[in-house]
Amino acid sequence: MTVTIRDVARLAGVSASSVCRALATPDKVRAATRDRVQQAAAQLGYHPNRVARGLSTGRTGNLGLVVPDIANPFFSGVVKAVQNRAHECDFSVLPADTDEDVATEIELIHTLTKQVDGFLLCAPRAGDEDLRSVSGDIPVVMLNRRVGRIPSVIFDNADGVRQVITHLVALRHRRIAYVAGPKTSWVNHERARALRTLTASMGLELVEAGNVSPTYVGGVAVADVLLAASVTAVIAYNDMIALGLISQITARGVRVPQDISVVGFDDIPTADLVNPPLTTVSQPKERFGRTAVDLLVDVLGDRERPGSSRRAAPMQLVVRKTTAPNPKEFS
Amino acid sequence: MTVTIRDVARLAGVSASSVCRALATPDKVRAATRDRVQQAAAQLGYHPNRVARGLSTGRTGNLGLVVPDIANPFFSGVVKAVQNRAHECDFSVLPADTDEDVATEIELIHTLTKQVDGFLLCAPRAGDEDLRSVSGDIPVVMLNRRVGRIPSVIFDNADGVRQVITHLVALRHRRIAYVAGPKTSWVNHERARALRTLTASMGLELVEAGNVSPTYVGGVAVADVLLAASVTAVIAYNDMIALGLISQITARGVRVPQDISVVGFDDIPTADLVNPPLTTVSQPKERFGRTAVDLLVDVLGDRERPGSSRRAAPMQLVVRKTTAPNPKEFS
DNA sequence: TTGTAGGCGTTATCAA
DNA sequence: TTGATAACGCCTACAA
Repeated sequence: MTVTIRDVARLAGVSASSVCRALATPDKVRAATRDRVQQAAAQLGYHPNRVARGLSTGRTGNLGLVVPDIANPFFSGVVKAVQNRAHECDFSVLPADTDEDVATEIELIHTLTKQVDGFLLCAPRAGDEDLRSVSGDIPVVMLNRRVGRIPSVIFDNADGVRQVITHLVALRHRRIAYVAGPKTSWVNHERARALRTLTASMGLELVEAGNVSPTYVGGVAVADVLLAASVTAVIAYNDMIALGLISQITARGVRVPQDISVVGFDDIPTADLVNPPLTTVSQPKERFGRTAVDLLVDVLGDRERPGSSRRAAPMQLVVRKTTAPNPKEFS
Repeated sequence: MTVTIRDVARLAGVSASSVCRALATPDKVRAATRDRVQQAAAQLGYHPNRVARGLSTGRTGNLGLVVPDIANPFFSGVVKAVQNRAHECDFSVLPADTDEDVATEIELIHTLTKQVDGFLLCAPRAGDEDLRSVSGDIPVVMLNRRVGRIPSVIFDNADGVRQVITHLVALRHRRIAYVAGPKTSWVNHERARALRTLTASMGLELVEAGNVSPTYVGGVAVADVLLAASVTAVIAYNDMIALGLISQITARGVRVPQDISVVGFDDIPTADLVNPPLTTVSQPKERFGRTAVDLLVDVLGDRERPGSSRRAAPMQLVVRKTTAPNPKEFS
């Protein structure tokens, strides 16, 4: 049925171990043997069974990547970036979608644990304890979140918030709302905190609304609250909320961005095309993903000869594009 | 380090095989033993090693899902649907993104082959021969494409095209363009063929443009050709092309949809929000994904007792929503 | 009902 | 340089 190392061995007239060597370490075997083996392997269409190899070596060549929602353009972008980089490092990526659910998050990690060498975790919801526990069993790199001493790659949310505020202030906004995303989201906390600190220090008024679900519907739901708060600008936890918001605000007869400006984090490919215009704040997913992979690969390497420990360089959050009344390009 | 079946056996004071039974077939073991084992397992936090199990049983409990672009909303929708259904059938899903590249497609399939029980393949580009070969090694279900006698789940493209044309004709369009997607796309061929047949039989004029890449840029690139063709309606291979098209057409001072109607297949979550309006044709991804999983699971089951062979019921393509001048809801 | 033994495909160790 | 042999963790006859 399926061709094994022994089939190749038989055809090449050598032992299984020689086949193994001829394929893995061609220089540790006589040239003639190597050729015979390689030809036999090719002829039979032999592919080493990675599962069996994993059992024997303890290394699978796979990286697990856990994201809350693979249909969210931000995360699918991360998946792409991770795959590209992982491939360059000779790793395969097994992406897993937790559907924003903590329970499946943990479950998925367990079923995947023995099939990967390490995890890249976008787990904004899971409890610190769970994550620490996972990190004890298997190498883990956290994305966009800090938990204890677990290696992580994060955006510089404070700086991103600063850029947004600078932008809005330049447009003469003084009373600004923040629509909070999921209460348990780490990034949400960071952004809210940064906003509070910054607006306070600049003498701006900050109105906090939410928490709402990070969806179009969430944005629709919070619109009336915002209109009643008489702010001139709104910063939304993400683009989807911002879109719902704009839709509902407009339906109420309020003009965007003349009467009220809307800014959303993350980026949906077509968000720019929306009318009325949405100011989008985007994160450099490509570099984000690459860095995360590099860090995890480092950690895996260090495991061989333990002792060293690394820390990720924090990343810039970049306001990439704006369609606000007074367009301005940040980077 | 990692807790194995033997650790549990020791703690429970039984043999490894009893642990195995107590966990897999609790009824084939004495109640007392079962309890002792289960408690020991819980206490140690034992999780069976799926890799080892796979080696022994030949079944991994994983389904491979290959898609050309996980960032494309159509495919991420399929991934979601597949995961939901697979989970109900006690399977995990390993999604793989081929980046629209035939070579990685094949490569990915090989590295995944021993880690899954079967494949769900969205491989619009790969050659028939490659796919047949894969299908010989391991159970395969093709999505949105027919290759020989490989089980497959497809949309009824002809019917979908009929709905679109009916819609446009009701709006008095007589001269209609089709913007073809990738030349090697099976679905593209099907749609073009259906369009030719149908328009001919209805006495409509069909202008074919393209092929273009299935992206925003592809749409921009083809706009001038269409304007020169003096059609009143355009059907695009997908939403991304349609968006680029609208953008460029509008930039040329032509109004959408007053001067020209644009229809796009697939659906991007925010496509409805675009202005000028885009008529979207959406496919029922949820049911699509579910059906594919069911079919593959069937095939896997039949493998045990081979002999039977199944065929997927073709699926309806549904025009779900339109923002055209004379809105009309199909379903 | 339970335990023992063998095997799944590979790699690593150790002799030869 | 090569070939037995053991081990990875689990499952399943088969025997007790």
